[in-house]
Parts: sequence; structure tokens; C-alpha cells
Amino acid sequence: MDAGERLFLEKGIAAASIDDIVRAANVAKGTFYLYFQSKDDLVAALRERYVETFQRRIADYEEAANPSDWSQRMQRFIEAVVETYLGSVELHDLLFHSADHHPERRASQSEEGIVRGLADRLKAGTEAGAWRVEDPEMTAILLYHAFHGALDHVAMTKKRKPSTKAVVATLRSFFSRVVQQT
Amino acid sequence: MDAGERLFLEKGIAAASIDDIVRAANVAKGTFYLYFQSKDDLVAALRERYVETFQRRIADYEEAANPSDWSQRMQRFIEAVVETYLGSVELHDLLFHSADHHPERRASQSEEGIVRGLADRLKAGTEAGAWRVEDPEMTAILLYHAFHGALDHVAMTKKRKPSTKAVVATLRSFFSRVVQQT
Amino acid sequence: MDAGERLFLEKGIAAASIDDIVRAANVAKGTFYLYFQSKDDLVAALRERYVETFQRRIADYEEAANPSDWSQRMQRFIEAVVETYLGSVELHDLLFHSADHHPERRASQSEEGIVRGLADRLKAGTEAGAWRVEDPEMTAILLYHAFHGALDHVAMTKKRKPSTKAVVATLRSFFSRVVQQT
Amino acid sequence: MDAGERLFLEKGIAAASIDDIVRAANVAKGTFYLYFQSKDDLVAALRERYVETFQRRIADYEEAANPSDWSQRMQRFIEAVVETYLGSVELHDLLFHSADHHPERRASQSEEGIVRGLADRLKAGTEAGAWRVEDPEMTAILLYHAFHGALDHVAMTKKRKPSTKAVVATLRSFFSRVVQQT
DNA sequence: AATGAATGAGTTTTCATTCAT
DNA sequence: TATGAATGAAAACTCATTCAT
Repeated sequence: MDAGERLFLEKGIAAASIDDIVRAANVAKGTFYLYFQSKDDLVAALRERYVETFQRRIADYEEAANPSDWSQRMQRFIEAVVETYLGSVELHDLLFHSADHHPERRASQSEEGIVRGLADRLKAGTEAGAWRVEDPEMTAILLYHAFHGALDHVAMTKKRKPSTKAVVATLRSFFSRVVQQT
Repeated sequence: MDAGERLFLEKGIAAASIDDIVRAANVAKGTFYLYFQSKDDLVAALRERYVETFQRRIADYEEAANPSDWSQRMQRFIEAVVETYLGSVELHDLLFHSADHHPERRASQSEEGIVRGLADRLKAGTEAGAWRVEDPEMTAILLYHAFHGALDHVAMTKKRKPSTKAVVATLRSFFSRVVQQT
Repeated sequence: MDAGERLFLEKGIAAASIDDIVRAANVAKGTFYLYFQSKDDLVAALRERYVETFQRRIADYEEAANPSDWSQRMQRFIEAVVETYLGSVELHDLLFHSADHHPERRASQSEEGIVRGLADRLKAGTEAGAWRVEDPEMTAILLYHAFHGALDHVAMTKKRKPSTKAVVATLRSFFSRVVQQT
Repeated sequence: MDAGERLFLEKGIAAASIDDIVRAANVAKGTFYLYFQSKDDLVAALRERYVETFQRRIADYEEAANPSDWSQRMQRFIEAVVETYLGSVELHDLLFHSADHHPERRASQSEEGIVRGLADRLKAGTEAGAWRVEDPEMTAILLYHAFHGALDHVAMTKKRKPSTKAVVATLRSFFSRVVQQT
């Protein structure tokens, strides 16, 4: 899986052959097929691993926050997302946005989970009076993609890449305006 | 090009062979290579055509608005984006987000152009006192991806798909909050 | 061996993998190679087992007949062949007629044994004045294949399959004509 | 097709790879797949070609006989079968008896055609009073397989191979006895 | 005696691209 | 300008066999 992930990142999924992967992993071709039914199966396994790792990291981060301090919780959430994404946007995009256009499968589990989590938080915060959000589901979608796109952009920036702190601040401010936080 | 576009949408770029395309177009294989250097070249041509069509449509829409009425201009802009995207997200994603992950090429021309245009408008609107945006470039990026993601989501929704009007209203409201329009 | 025989019959020799066989037999791959040198070796073992079983059954049947009553002996012989073949034509064809065409090995031991036995009987019967056969070797070959083909045909017949008795009668009558039995 | 036929005869169907075939035919691998969908498809094409050739040769032979002289017609028929089979038993067995045991497909078209033809002749001859055959269908099957097996045997005989003439005479005599020709 | 993970040579098949007509 | 037969490199996948445990 590590060899596959590395090669997929380097050359793209289509361009990395099973041959390349097993050579990099120092195993025989048959060994690959002992553990994965096909190349697609490996991609699926990598997707699963990505989602698990990602969600564990977000959870770890948020844990430390005071559950009733919504401002702090969102701060932590945004920090978690930024830190985690910046280290893995390439992989995320590779696994969830490239591949061969399977309309049905698109808008993948990974995103769904995060978006749903975000919507839940927005609703809870509204009920707690921390802010005012009329359509939490749609807002979650808009925020998710805004953040994702921005982090994609930052990750792609070669020179004068802004600091993590600056990115967090920018997203925090964007978030505040969107939820009309007082 | 039409045959290619149709088949790419149906089966994905990798899965649609030149053979399929020329058969659909009712020409011989050689004829294809008379007009395109390679399969990639066709994809590039489709990308170019997409960008042109897209930008012409946005411009057409906005033209009718009163240049000094920023509220109306943004309304028109959002309407244009929604109308145009809803009819072509699939194609857009196919051409600009799938394919073989060429990190360099990513964050494509298409997006850059629109994001730059949006940033310019945000800046001008701020200068005209229509709203207040501190970091127009970053805000443009955030807005662009928020909109794009939301439209992607809507396009993918199978049942109870919201009306264009409702989508425009949602995005308009999101926009207002983000730019702290008074 | 049983698992192999069953799977070979179900899927064909080439299509049944060692993996399938050991899984069906509930043993490990290594265990297979403890008892058989190769897949071919298993096929050879099945062939041997088939010939032994077949010839024992024929012998058992004929034993009960009066050795000097040729008419009865042939009746018993034909009964034995019909009974035995009808239960195993598929296996017989699988083991002796499919496989990878090794011209040398063809016209296999199994057939040779039976044909020789038949020729001997024809000769003995002629000497005993029971019938008149000029070229016993050739006649044995002709009879063997006639019987084998007919039984193959019957075994393959799906609906309105004739009874064993009817088949025996048909073959008996064919035999009589061929040996010009009076 | 010629290269395939030659190699299949030499090494067996399974052992002859597409690679071998295209090398022998002096064409590229792709060319093979331009004309045949798969290896099986080539085998099917060879089967078809075999049946056509075979039946044309039988028909050519019989044509010369006097239609009302049944003795002569059968003589011609047997001559045709012997001549034709002796030159192609190996190929016939390869195409129709080896392969991967497809119970349903067995007892192939080739045989069916010939057996049916033979049954028709037996019936017509009986009606014309040339001989007496009670069950023409079954007799045809028995005769077909007797002949086929005998010719197989002759073709396989390495030393002291009997002459075509001798084989024809043997089969002719066998036939006479079976149909109780007077 | 039994196991089963690992092997890798070998096979079929695909398809973008070329080029003589 | 158009054709389409021919190409062949490259890819995915299979499976009989081995051998350290």
C-alpha cells in the first residue's frame, strides 16, 4: 500500500503500473494479487485508509477543546482541518477526485462524512446561540468546499506559501462571517 | 470534438477509445489524426472550447446589468455561474479534475480566469463602498470553491433537486454574509 | 483425488486450479504436492484409478456367465460395458480424450486393454464356432468405437433417454449382425 | 488461420500461444485481434472451416455415383470418408474432441451433420430394398463411431499402416454385415 | 506430515498511433 | 483530404510450484 501510494502520487494512478508497484515494494507480482483483487481494489483500500487516518486526526484535535465553548471548538476544528489537509491534499485529490469519472461513486464517503459532521456542529452551535445559520446542510457544503479549495490552492503555492497560522486565521475569519458570529 | 465529448462523459476519458470516437463521428481513424495530434490533444481542445464557451456566457449575462449597481451585478454574476455550471459541471469536472493528475497543470486555466475575475470584482466593489473585503484574492478562491462545490452537489442530487432560483438565492445569501454587505 | 475428479468434471481440467482442488479437499496447497508431483500427475493417477475400476467391474460381471455359452458371455459383456460406461462416460472422455493432445499418449491404455480383451473373445468365439469373424483385431476396434460412441450419445441425451435395457438390446443386435451370429 | 492450425496440431491448443501464432504468421499481435476476438474465436473459425471442407469433399466424391445403385453409393461414401478422414483425423480430433470439455457443446455440429446424412442414406436404402436396417438413427451413430475410431486407429498406426484400399474394403465389409446387405 | 505465503514466468488482451494507398 | 489495415509496446492478471516454518 505504501509503495502504491507513493507511486500514485508521483506518476498518477493510471501511469503507475502494477509492475512498478511490486518492484517498488520488493515483492512479486503474484503477491500483489494475493492481497488485492485488482488495481482498483488497491485504490479503494488506500481510500479507506485515508478516511480513517483523516477522521482520527480531526477527532484527536477537537478532543482537547471545551465542549461548550463553540468559538474554541471551531478554532480547533479549523486547525485540525488545515493541519491535516495541508499534509495530504495531494493524496486526497488523487484518491477522491481523479480516477476514472464514476459519476455515481463521486462525492465520496470521505467528503460526506466531513460535511455531515460540519453540518451537525453548525446546527448545535445555532441551537446553543453561538451563531445563526439558516440552512446548516447547504452551509456545510459551501464551507467544506471553500476550505478544501483554499487549502488546495495553498498546497499548490510554490513560493511565498502562507504559514499555517495565517491560513487558519483566514479561514476562521471567513467562517465567522458566514455564520454571522457575534 | 462533439463525439469525443459525448463519449468521454459517458465512459470516462480513459475508457473511451479513439476507435469509439471515430466510429461515433463516422470518420476513419486516420482522419482523427489529421485534426488532432493525439488523444490528449483532443482533451486539450475540449478544455479550450469549454473555457471559451463558459466565459462568453458569463460575460453575456453580466452585460445587461447596471455597472455601478454592485448588488445587481453580483446577482447577475451568480445567476450566470449557476445557470452555466448546472449545465456543465460534469463536463467541467471531467476536463479539469479527472485525467492523469498532472500537479503542474492542476488549478487550471479555467479556474484561474474565473477566480481572477471574481477577485477583481470584489476589489472594485470594496473600493466603491458596496461591501468590505479584506483579502480579495483569498476570498475569491474561497467563494469560487464554495460555489463550485455546492453546484457540484446540486448537479449530483438525483431527487428533490432544488430549483435554479433557490440555488441562486442560497448562494446570494452566502455571498452577502461573506462580503459583509450592508 | 475425489475433489480433483469432481472439479475436473465440473469445470474441465484446465479451468480447475490446484487452488480450487485443495480448497475443496480441505487441505493446504503444500499437502497436494506431498502426494502428487504435479497437476498432470493427479490426472495420471485418476486415469489409472479409472482403468482399474472399469476393468474390475467388467470382470465381475462376466464372471457369473457360463464360460462355454458364448451368447450368454457376450450378453454379460455388453451389459457390463453399458452399465459401467453409462455411469462414467463423462469422466472417461475427460481423462482420455480431452487434455492437451499428446499424439503419442492418445489411443490410451484404457482403450487398448478393452479392445484387446474384446479381440480375444472374438477369436475364441470364432474358434468355438459361436460366430464367424475374419479380422478380430479390426472388428474389435470397430465394435469398441461403435459402442463407445453410442453410449456417449445416450449419456448426452437429455430427454427421452432410452433405458439401459433398450440400449443393451440395440448393441446386442448390432453385435450379432457384425459377427454374423447364427 | 493456417499458422494457428499448424501450431495447434504441433503443440496442442492450450500450449500454442497467440504469441507463437502471430510469430509464425509473420504479423503483429494486434493484427490477430483485428480478425479474431480471442483464441477461442480462432478455434471456432477453424472448426467451421473444417466442417465446410469436409462436407464439400464428401459431396464431391459421392456425386459421381449412380443414385439408384446403393451398393455403389455406399462404396463411394465409404471411400470419401476414408480418404478425407485419413488426411485430417488429427485435426478433427484436435478441433472436436480436445478443447476444454464443454459438455453442452460436445457431439458437435460436424458429427451431427454426418450422422444425420448417414441415417438418411440408410433409411432411403432400406426403402429402396437395398438392405434392411431397423433403427437407422442408432445404426448411423454406431457406424459413424465405428468408422471414426477405426480410422483414428489407422492414422495412429506407425508401421505396417494398411493401404487406403484395404481400409475401405474392411469398412465396406463391416457395413455390409451391419445392414444385412444381401 | 502439513501448512500457506510467496513466487514470477507466461498469457491474453488493449489501443494509441502510423502510413501506404 | 480521407482511409483503415497493421502495428507492437505495455498492461493486467493467473496459477503451478516452492519452501521456510
